[in-house]
Amino acid sequence: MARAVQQRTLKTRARLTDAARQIIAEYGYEGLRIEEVVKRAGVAKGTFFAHFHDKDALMDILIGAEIDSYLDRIEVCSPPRTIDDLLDALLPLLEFMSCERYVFDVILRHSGAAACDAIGPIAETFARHDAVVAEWLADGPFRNDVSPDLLAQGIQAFSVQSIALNFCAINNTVPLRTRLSEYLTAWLLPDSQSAAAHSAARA
Amino acid sequence: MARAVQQRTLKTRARLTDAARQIIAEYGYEGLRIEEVVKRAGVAKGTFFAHFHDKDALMDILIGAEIDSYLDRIEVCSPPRTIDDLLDALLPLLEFMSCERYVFDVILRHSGAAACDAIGPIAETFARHDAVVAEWLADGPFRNDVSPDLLAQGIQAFSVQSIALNFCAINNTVPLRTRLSEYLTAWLLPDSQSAAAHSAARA
DNA sequence: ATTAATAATTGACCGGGGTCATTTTTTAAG
DNA sequence: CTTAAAAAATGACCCCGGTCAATTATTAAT
Repeated sequence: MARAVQQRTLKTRARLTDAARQIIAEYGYEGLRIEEVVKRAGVAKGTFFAHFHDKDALMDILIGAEIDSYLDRIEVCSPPRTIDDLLDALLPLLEFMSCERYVFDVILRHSGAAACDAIGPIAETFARHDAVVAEWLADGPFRNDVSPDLLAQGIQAFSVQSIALNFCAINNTVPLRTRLSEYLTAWLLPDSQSAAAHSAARA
Repeated sequence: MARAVQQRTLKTRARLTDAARQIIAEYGYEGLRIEEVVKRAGVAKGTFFAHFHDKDALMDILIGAEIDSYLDRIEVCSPPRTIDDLLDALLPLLEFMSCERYVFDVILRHSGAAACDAIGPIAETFARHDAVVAEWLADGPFRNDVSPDLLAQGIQAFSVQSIALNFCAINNTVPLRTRLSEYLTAWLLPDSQSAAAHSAARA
């Protein structure tokens, strides 16, 4: 029969994640060293790897939790009626995702291209993001010739693309919001766009 | 005055990249170790880092060259008239990009989110991809309410998204081509879409 | 040729992630 | 209690990317 989880286990795990969060607050995600984590937690190095498969797994958990807290705030918004509303809702999350290059890399690695057998925390947040956005888009003022879920997936694709381009020195003259706005208008309002473009061409 | 590049330099560099290509042929990109590269090239470890900034820079060059060879073939295609034509042209490249998780990770790191100060080989290929596809889409049978370049960028975003999702065990029941086809139909043919693609995807 | 300046190479060394045989602690059974 | 099995923790060790002061090779000028 399987034994219950020991109190000790939970305590050690908590000490490790607490230490990690503390280090991140001081040095950023990029600056985290496992040796420093175990030192502050007062355990041996091997103990860390008994609790987390590797460094990435810890990052997955910590960054996933952070993304979740942004999604909590996004979830309670009323469905956006315009692209600008949508951007207002999503941008805080996207800014966190691009707070550090390392963070964005970790997110990319875990978002869909998850090496792990089971789905991890960050991958979960992507699914949740899809669900929240798809809910918004059902019966909204945007195109409805394709499923809301497909639209939500497209929003994710364009969000990631926008962040990636903005990390590049050559492309980051355009603010994230502006770039994403252009993508989302073309994606969510293909009709109104042509009208706008046409009238612009006429003028 | 700046001195000319020594013959020795070119020779050493060639020996290093040759060794690297050989190792990749045997063990894959993931299996490449710098120690093995320098051993086969018959030079010291430090020499490698005098020629390449780091391991990623070598990968950037090798993978970038590979992508370029796919683009060479893509470039000579006649502009696609249908989504299927487009997929036929692009899929070989996308399959290379997803041949190894590690390769896809390297590509993502270098595509736009380039840490490097200057633009690297892989980032160049992304720009080239954009240019080729934008050229195709100008005056094509697809939507023309937005610029061809924006359409090309969207194709890239959806390509990356499709590959990422396909690496995830949970999502890879849908073939890459099928998934991308759905995205591209919605992106490039927002009008015709409504009835056709939706019922097709369900079937 | 000699020499001074520059370029290329070397390999011992370091940092930090990850492993694993061994030891210590906890738990359940007699 | 005692004890045997399971769980948790330990830290010396390995792997491998990356560094750098010292050495060797090349070039240009006299």
